[in-house]
Amino acid sequence: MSAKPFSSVWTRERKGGREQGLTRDQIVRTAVELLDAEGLDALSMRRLGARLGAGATSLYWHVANKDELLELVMDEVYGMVSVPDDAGWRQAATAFAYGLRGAILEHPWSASLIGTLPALGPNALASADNLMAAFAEAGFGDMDVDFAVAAVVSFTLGATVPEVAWSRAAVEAGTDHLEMQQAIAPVLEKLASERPRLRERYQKYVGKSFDPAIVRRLSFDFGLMALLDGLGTRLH
Amino acid sequence: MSAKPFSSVWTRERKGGREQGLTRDQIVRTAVELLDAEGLDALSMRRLGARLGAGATSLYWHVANKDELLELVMDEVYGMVSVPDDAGWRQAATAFAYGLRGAILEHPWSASLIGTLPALGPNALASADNLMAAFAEAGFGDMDVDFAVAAVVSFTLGATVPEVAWSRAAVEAGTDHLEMQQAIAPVLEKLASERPRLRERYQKYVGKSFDPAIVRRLSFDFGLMALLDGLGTRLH
DNA sequence: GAGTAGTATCGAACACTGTACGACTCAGCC
DNA sequence: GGCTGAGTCGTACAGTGTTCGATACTACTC
Repeated sequence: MSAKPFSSVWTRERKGGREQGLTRDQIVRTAVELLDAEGLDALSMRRLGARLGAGATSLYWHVANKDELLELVMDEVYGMVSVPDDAGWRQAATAFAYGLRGAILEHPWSASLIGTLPALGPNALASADNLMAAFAEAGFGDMDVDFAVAAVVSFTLGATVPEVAWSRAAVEAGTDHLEMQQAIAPVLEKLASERPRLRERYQKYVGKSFDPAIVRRLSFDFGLMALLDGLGTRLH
Repeated sequence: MSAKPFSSVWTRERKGGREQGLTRDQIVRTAVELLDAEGLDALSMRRLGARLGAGATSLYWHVANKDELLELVMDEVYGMVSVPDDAGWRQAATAFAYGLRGAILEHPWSASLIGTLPALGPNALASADNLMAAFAEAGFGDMDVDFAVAAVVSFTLGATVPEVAWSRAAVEAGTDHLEMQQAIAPVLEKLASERPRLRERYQKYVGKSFDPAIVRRLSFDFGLMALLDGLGTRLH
């Protein structure tokens, strides 16, 4: 039984010191750079240290372990989404959803971390708070504010995270989406005898050269609008 | 530039052979057992081999690499959700959503994999196909079927994946949710001066000893019903 | 100025990881 | 008997996160 209470960067008291040389902020910034440039697998303490001109183990003075570092970089992503004030709940939610989606797509490594680390950094909390303010203002009930915001966040994450998995696979393979379609075709063919509908739907796309990025965006918009409509009916 | 085309267990031709001794199915089954028992970090090729009474490198005959193994176990999770036939689109979607949520919650390690691997295993495709059938039958338009199904999947994943991150943190810490609330309190207090609403909302929960699992389920149901309502208005 | 406490950095070492490679056994077939 | 391919495995390599103790440098007290 591992009985260490519950620990996160955010629940620890931060070490206050001279703040010269290496800085936690600087470490986090450089980590984000490294992640953006080379992806999640490329982030090791040794490589990050090297990029900072420091030894790997020096980082452990500023950060308890790698998980804490990841919590920090993750909150950096949440910090990139902004919610407009005084704009109405629908517009606030739309801006938030597109903002979060954009932030994750721009930093694809973040998709792999969402299922791993709970999000309770200041930026994540601030965004949620802003969105809740808009919903409360609009007249949503006490519990409904929490639930509605959770629904918007859920849909956005759930739409974006697997999207990243796909586009990363494509990028790593270095193939464009047409080659990818061809690579996937045999997989579908194998199932086609039992599931004719699957092949049928697939061939709807295969001829035309739709840009899958655009299709995904359409799909995102469709789902988001539907969700917001459904939330709207709960306003009264 | 890494120019290897695009590869996945599902796009490779499977090695056909004698199928004695170790089996791919057996490997996958045992991997799921190990994951369920000890979590994602505990799954190493060496440990999995040991549990099978085999050498670690023997596994590489049946599986190209660890990622492929993870694709296989992931599809096993998708295989646990069933969609009823002839039940109406709403009921089908609800059953699917609760089924997928249940499967992920029962196998929490799967949450960490969703953002990493694209889901194109037979089980994942079959579930999606079933759901699309129900939506098509109900009269959703051509593109709308795809979009609506994607929305339901998105919401379900997005609601469940972060949920797992929370409950895992609680389990690993070995603390119940009351202790967890106390651990988080100082984090909120630090932001409270700038964000009074945050503290206020938090204190709504802190007194009563709500079971967070029940609250999350309520939240899930609220969001799902709202989304389905919104989709319903697009039927005509 | 000397001494000391705390901040910060680092090298070496430990126990692991995924996996490439080559050697090996063994069943089935000519 | 000889051959082929399936299947298994030990060894080795390059890398990982993290612990520990030694070391430096700064700021402050006596």
